[in-house]
Amino acid sequence: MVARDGSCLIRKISHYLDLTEDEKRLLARLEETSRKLRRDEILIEEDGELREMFVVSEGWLYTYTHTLDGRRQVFEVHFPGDIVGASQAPFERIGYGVAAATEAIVCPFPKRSLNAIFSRSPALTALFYAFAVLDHATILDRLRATGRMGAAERVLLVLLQCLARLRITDPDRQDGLDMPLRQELIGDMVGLSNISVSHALKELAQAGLIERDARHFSFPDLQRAQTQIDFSDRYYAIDTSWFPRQWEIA
Amino acid sequence: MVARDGSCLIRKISHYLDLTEDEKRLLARLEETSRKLRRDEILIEEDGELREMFVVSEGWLYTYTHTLDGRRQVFEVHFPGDIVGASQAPFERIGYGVAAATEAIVCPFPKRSLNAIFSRSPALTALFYAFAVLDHATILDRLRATGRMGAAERVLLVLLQCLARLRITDPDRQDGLDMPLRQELIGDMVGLSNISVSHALKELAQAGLIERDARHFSFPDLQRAQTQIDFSDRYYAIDTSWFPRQWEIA
DNA sequence: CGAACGCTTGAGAGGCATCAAGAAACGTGG
DNA sequence: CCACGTTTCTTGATGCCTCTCAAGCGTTCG
Repeated sequence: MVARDGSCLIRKISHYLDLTEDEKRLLARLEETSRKLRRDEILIEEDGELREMFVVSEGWLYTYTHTLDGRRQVFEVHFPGDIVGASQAPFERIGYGVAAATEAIVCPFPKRSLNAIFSRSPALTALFYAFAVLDHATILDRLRATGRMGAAERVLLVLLQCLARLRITDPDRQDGLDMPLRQELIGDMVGLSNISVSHALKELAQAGLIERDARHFSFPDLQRAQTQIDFSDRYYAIDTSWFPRQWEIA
Repeated sequence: MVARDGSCLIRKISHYLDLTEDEKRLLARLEETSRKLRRDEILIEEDGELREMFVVSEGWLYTYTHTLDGRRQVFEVHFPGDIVGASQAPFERIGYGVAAATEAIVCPFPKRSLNAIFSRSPALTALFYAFAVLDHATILDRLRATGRMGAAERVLLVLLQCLARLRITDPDRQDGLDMPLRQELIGDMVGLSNISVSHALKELAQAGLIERDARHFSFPDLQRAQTQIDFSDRYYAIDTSWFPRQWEIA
């Protein structure tokens, strides 16, 4: 059981919304049990059924699929506070695999717990919807980069997206991050080989857009890096003013 | 005013859900006014605000964005019965442009009309959520193709996605479609130039995967075409069994 | 019928993939 | 704390795929 104060889920949500006690209870119920994952351990098989969903408590996970000829595409990276499977709730079969990018701890919960939230908290329903839209926008940005940008720009996008997402649950964070993702995985996010990623990182460093020290990446001029690829931080501000606080009865 | 019986929106939704009279009324309200669009006319500017949303009544639209160096990425194609802007509801700024791919008729409605639906019909809320997830899956499929597949396979995906979507509102449709999209636009959906699209279509025809007659495309062996790129029709069946029919009050 | 538009075809260039080998980092066990 | 094996990253050589540029062809519509 994860201590309620330490919950990344509640921390992430509180960044956008003042929670009622009832809502906190509903959310805490999602993190009652936990499971440890080794690095590279598969949490959901690619062709598996989706019986339960997971709150990410520690570590990074990723959603992926393979093509027929064995190449891999990585769709999303899941950070602490994310709910894995939320965007597949309407379907029995997910069609994508989920695995641990680092050692990780996840909290499994049954689908119906999410239903309980959907039917009791309009504000959380709206927020989860907003999260889904944000994740969607992240994918669109990556599609644009994959389809229409060069290798260096694509890699830079991945780095900036990770940083932007980490800042939600860790607002004091400076302009740097420890990147636990292998270069091969970064490449699989934007349609590149591991070799091109290595090359792109070298290029970005030479251009002064990033600085590297082992696993640690920092941005000497974050503004310039963002401008370079027309990046916008979609996570930071959500317009919550339209959120309903309670249902109307027809 | 579009006749209620002729509404593509209601036809699309009825494919998944039995609507109550109240729900039909709520939906009909979205199509009270209409506006005609010329081909290539811009409906929403790329940097514009999102004040209203639109039901597509006739014709095809598309959502797009540009990169700094002037290249274009097309994200979604909107068919009759779709709601343009639904997936951007939570945000003031959309960041993407919307334009008409063919002559088209759209029905504008204010954001708050959608809110009225969200707060009064749990089933429609769930369905719109499911639609958003489907659109998301469509994008993921295209990201996978763009990142990890060759030109011919990417173009084939676009064709199959269009066919699958058209079948929702037109179940009698055979294995063919009239494709009004320019090759340049098809290319912009999967990161190709118009020239590569032309080349890919020739290749697909030679491989016997498609047949062409001017604008009309057909699939002599749809099954084989789908297997070729590991395509799955995500639109056809949605699991609606979990949809709530009314809200619980906390 | 003519002009505009979109599609096709060809030639050459560039970017990224693949293959291969070496270097660095990491982890494990002594 | 060091030695060794494994994993990950880097660097180089070669080839293929898709891009760009350019010209010709076909269709459509005024």
